[in-house]
Amino acid sequence: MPTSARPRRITIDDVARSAGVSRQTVSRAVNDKPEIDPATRQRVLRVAQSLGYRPSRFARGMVGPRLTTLGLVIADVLNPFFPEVVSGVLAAADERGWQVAVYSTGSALERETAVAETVVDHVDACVAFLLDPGAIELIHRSGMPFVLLDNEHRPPGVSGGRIDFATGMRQAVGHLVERGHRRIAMLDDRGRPDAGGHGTRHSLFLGAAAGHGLPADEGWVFPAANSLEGGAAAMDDVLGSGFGATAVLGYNDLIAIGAMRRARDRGVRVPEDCAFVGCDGLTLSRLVDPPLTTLAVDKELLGRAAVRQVAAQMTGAGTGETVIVPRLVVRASS
Amino acid sequence: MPTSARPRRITIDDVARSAGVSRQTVSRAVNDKPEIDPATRQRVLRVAQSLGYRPSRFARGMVGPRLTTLGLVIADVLNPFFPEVVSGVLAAADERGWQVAVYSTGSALERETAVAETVVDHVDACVAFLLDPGAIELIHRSGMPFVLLDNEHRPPGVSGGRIDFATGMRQAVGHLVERGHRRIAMLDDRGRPDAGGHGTRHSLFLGAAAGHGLPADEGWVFPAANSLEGGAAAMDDVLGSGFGATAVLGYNDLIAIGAMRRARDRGVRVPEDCAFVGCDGLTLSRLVDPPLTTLAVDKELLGRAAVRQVAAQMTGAGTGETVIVPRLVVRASS
DNA sequence: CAGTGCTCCGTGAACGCTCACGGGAACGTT
DNA sequence: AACGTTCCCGTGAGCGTTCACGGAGCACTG
Repeated sequence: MPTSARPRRITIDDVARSAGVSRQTVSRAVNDKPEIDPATRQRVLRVAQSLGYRPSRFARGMVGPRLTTLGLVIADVLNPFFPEVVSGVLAAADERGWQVAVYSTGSALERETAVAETVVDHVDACVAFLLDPGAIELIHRSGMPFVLLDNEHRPPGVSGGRIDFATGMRQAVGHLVERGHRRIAMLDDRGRPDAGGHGTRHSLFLGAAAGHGLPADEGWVFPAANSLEGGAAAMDDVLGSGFGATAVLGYNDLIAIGAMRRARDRGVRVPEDCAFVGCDGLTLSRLVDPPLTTLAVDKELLGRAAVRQVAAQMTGAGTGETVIVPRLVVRASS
Repeated sequence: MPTSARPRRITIDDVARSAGVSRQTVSRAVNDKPEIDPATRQRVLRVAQSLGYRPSRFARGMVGPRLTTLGLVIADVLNPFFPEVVSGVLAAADERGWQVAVYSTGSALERETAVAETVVDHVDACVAFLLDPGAIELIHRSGMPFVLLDNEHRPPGVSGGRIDFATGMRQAVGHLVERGHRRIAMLDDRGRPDAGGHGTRHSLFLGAAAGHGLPADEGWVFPAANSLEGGAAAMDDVLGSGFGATAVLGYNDLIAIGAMRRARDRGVRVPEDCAFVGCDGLTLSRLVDPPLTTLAVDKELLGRAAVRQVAAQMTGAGTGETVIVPRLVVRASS
């Protein structure tokens, strides 16, 4: 029967006092240590329960072996690309007894700095999909183990994981050319600040097209928001531009699927009138109609590899880079 | 030039000593406090950086305002149902300045206890999809704020969030009956330990069918593993059973979609020969062919509501229950 | 010149817990 | 009877940080 609300935390000493024993005995009871009388243990446990005692994570962490928390920064859980990465990270972290705190920037570039600031003093290591150089620098400077994913402009000294879309684009474009296509539109993600820069899918596409003897230039690239709707809108642009595309290559599956659906809605036959190819190899791409040809990447592996690299940095190893090679999966859309 | 590797952590005192100032001054420099000379701040910061100093989260948490970490336990990130819930939880937690640690049981009942044990002493509050009574009891007994989601067998004293499938099933079955269907097969999730129990979709389906004058019994229910493949396999059972279903209702969209695809592959026309209805209203359900009729539930809201309840418990409020009513979205599959 | 204010910095204490150690009681052993 | 063991339990110290206080130095005022 408490007389009034008190905000003060209930400590191990409160329990000790109330049970008529010492701190240490309470600790023994709570932590299942052997050197304690079973009867005492029960009594102490009962008192602890009735007082609502919960040991402080922080005080525990101060003394015992510290729990490491891995921060995972993604753009958006709702983007089906990320859950698979998360799955890999979760599994690999679990194997090491780590905890994973997930942060989402909501695909908003301007939020990245804020998220980075939070991450910096709430976790021990970080795996992140980040684009803003300021945010990246912030985490890097904090000195914590850090792996940056899917970013071609990685500052020196930070580890990374990337997907070899140079090889991938060659495969994809080669496949399309083989099928007789000569005019290929690429739907680029307009949200990325590095649009068109070196190593991006955008420039890699142009390079691969040129490599196959196609007169590709910037006019072949159409910007799209990174979503189904974005792909659909971009498809309207392609169709309205008079470009005369017989094939469309999406920055990712989401954009490609959005575009493909819009095309069909507008009476375009797939793949007879226009073929579609995506990137990422989402489960989703297999389920749509027609099933989408795509550059499949092992996203779970990407996550696992990132954790592995973080672990390496913790043991003093230097920085490194993991490269994942996509695999072209040909389906009915092309 | 360090002489040898030493595992000891670099503390604020190391920095203080090395910079020739006191702890407090280092603290001021690191935390951007005003009462410090800018020149001193720079010098201290430089020393800290060169020593690789990183403040201890635990020591900080001990004294300052404590960061609260919310544990979120889900069955599987790869199941597209969960990312939307996660999204809601992340957003609501962020508004409160909380951190979210995600745990996945991998849909393995036997792992739930282990996860619960971890959760209990690594987080301050918990939102969970859990089925094993032992795991649930473990978390409940720890005394931390706790919200259990999507479980009809919630122990007294724990808050919960559930979906009103009683209403939902009435809508879904009503819709099917209206379309003239008289033999409806239900594909139940065989993975749940409460299969067929009170309040489950299974029994709710039978009740709704009876309510619409259908002679439904256990023979109308076919068990399925909770996945696309599980739905497909169950569809084989339905087709081979001679049950003569003209409509199939899935435990969720995943199962329904798997079944629908298998049916089409075997020459069944949808919806002419057989109609399909799912539950959950995944984004995916809109994308498949034909688009799936489904009982849409606001999963993001479910997550937000759960966090709200956790917050309420923290301020001393009692336990409660959130109920989310699904909405029937009719599409081309029925 | 004493008094007042401001800027910058250092010292003790406290946060809540576990570890290492030591001690008393009860029992058995020589 | 003296000693060694085992079983419980308590005491001091320390983990790394921030907060509340106090004090030194300097400039500016009356």
